[in-house]
Amino acid sequence: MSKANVNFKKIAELQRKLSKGIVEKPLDISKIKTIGAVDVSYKKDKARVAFVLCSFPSCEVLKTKVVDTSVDFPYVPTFFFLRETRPVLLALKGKSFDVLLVEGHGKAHPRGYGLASHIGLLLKKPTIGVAKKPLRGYPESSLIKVGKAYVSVGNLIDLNSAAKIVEMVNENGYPKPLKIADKLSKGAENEKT
DNA sequence: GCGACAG
DNA sequence: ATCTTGTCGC
Repeated sequence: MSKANVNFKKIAELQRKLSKGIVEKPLDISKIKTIGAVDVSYKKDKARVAFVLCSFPSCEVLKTKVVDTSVDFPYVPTFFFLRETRPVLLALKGKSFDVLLVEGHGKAHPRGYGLASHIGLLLKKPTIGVAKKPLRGYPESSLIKVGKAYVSVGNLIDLNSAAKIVEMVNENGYPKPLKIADKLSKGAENEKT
């Protein structure tokens, strides 16, 4: 896959279509026992993906995984999922969690379909989009700021539940699981289950 | 060159 | 995200 071979117009259409499949509903927080987080770091054309599983709401690290892979697509704003979906799924393979924090937006996207939503639809699991900056042109009321994090619905959750969960694992303005995943993706050497 | 949007 | 010196602010 290369940028030149992609019809962004078509991909944009696909995003609008897939966004209709996002299931937005309250998530029973009292039933959440584990929360996962994924983040990716880059070095030239190589990506290092980190997955972290934490207890909830205590937020103790239960498991971590770091995997290296290649990236085949450049970063294009609002088409971020084309770049990170494969690497992220690779790291999540075989893993389980009650809810997942994804570094990137969910519905807070011009076409209502960011990376967090895509991962959530593919895995059919509750996902929450968490980003450091908002994207221009996101739907009104699709975003809520928790500390320094911009939170939005990925899939199988609603904005209130998502915000509440992020608040519960907040650490100095950003969700702790993602901080750990970020650090691991940049530092750790390799896989560890 | 100008403007500039997730990572 | 990543590349990077010095500088500002708590």
